[in-house]
Amino acid sequence: MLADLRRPERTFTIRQLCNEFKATPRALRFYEDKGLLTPAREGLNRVYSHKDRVRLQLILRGKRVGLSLSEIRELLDLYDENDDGAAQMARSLKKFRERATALEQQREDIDGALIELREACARLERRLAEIRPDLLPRAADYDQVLRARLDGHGDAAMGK
Amino acid sequence: MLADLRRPERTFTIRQLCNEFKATPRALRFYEDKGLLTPAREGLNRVYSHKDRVRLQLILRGKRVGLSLSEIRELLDLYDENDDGAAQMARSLKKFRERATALEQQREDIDGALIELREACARLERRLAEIRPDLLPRAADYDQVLRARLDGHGDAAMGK
DNA sequence: GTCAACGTTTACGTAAACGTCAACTTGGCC
DNA sequence: GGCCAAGTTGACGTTTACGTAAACGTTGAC
Repeated sequence: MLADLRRPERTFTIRQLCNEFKATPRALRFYEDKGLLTPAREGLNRVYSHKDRVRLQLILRGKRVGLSLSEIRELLDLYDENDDGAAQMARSLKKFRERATALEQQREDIDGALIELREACARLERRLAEIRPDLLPRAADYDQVLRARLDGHGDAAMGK
Repeated sequence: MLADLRRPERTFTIRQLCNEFKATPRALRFYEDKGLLTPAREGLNRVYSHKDRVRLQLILRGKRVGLSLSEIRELLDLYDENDDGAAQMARSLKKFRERATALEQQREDIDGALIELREACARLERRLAEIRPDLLPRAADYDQVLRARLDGHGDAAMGK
């Protein structure tokens, strides 16, 4: 089976790739419309080659890390231009690093928002405890999650 | 001047607030359209009170953190309500906690993306080092970007 | 022979957060 | 009385990444 997937002459239907990567036909056609994929045709039907499959993998990876489709297409275009591939790799590396710094900034912003939200929650909890303790929603497990994050620098466990 | 800004009876034109917070009139009217701001009127012209200014600050802070306008409006509505009864406070608290868990999920997604990005970067760096070490982007540029962010944008997002 | 299940194209819908006209009114200044 | 600057209200345009029909063609099963 795996050997089958690797066989270069193997081709794929749109549905096969959709199933494999949990995408929709509409999405693949959209990527084609945007110039990110250019599958062959058998009559009207699209026929995806092994290379197309790799490109789709790259597209989805780019999406997972937050690149726009146009950014992804730029990278893929460079990949096509140079047989060398070194220039494209350098460009990709730069893009990836930029994206990483952007994501780190986003995470800092989120952390700031979480701090403020926790302060607000704490204020409300104190006042509620004074005035109407019976209305206080249970907070035990919630606080545990918070504390785990603050201490352990909660790591790994990729988001599926 | 600062004393002037703090004087509760002080009012502001749309242009003044736009200049102060680097926003556009279109944006403020849009926020009003969405129910986030409700300035008074002097004839046709909008007149922003001290409270409106505070609300605008909260709006922009929420935006910097990546909240949508509708989410911001919910928070503002809750801020307004929570002076009242204990029931309102309990509802606010619940909303805040929901918001916090959503933000934590976002952060996990970002962490996952960062892991994948760093793996991709590492692969590219290794291959590039083998093939064309001269094309390897120096970490210096990257660090400069980081430093620029830390200095220039020392933006205690949630100062409160 | 016909139904279901896939495939195709074309094309409009969506949501967010405004930008960008257009067409007007208002106030101040000279 | 003429004009500019700044305000106002619509209303349509933009971008991203598809979803959602509509209307049609092809193939295999029964």
